[in-house]
Amino acid sequence: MKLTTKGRYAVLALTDLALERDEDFVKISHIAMRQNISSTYLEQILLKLKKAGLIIGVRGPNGGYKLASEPEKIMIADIINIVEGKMEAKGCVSKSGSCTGVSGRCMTHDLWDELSRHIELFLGQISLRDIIKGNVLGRSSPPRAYDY
Amino acid sequence: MKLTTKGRYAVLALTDLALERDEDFVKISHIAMRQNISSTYLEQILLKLKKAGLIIGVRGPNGGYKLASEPEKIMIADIINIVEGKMEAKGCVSKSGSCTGVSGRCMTHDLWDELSRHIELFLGQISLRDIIKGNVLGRSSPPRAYDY
DNA sequence: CTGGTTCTTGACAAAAATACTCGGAAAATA
DNA sequence: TATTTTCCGAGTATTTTTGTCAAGAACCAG
Repeated sequence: MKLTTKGRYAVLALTDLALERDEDFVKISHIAMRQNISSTYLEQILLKLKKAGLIIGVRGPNGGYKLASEPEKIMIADIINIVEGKMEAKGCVSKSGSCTGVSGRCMTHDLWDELSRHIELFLGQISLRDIIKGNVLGRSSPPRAYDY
Repeated sequence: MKLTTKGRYAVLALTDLALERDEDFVKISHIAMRQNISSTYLEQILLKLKKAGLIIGVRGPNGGYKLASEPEKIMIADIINIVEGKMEAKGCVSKSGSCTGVSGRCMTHDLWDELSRHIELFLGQISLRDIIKGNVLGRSSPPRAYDY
């Protein structure tokens, strides 16, 4: 899974929006200032989120952005997936398309595959509401042991 | 967490070593050929793993590398941590050192912190033996629900 | 001891990805 | 119409990744 500043800024910005829900629309510049992010950079990020339908944007004076749905319905995995292209599940696909090893399917294929699933499962369970309520810590659980 | 080809090559190479345990020492060039990796690049990677004590290197004719311990004792998290510098747990630390938001500690801090822990926990549970035995699939489990 | 093999080290470079910036157009408000 | 704000496409700078290269040191076989 890819996780760059883009993804972190996106989550940060939407968290900000979730907190300022009383205001009708929040301006990019305000979020940028509060979270200390370049506002022109944040523009592109919010635009993607808007195109994906996660937030609503309105132009002109008194315009800005607001969440399209309740904070508890917006999951972190969704946000990340939109902003950083789709998770590249495999991790063993080379440019040519298939695994690199001598055998068609490299031995570590399953590992990266499962790791992606694991991360997606984790972030898919956490909502914006969890973040603003602080219900995040202590959610990690060890993986299931292999059944012999 | 960072995951580049370096980390994937490292796991791939060690998996290769785990499979060729009958041979005393395996040459870089052989691993590189079998796994289709640049051998000069693989050199740097194996060097790090050797310095960290995960593998043993011997020079001269009939030289090469071999695992320093049993495949079931070498965990994927260890490999990745060595090859890609230490996992940068926070995700919200800027160059200046602290979180970027107006408050000293950004709201998403806990999230990235927990995500790192989650990944490390997952990869810390899987050994090289699991990979060569194919005991990887289906290990993901959903995170614990928050207790109200 | 000699020659070949292999690791060791560090500097360097091409390529890709990331992290932004910029200029203008469109829409809404007043 | 003038101002404010999002929308949009393109362009650029910086950093990271992904290697390459060359010289050297240790080692082993004969």
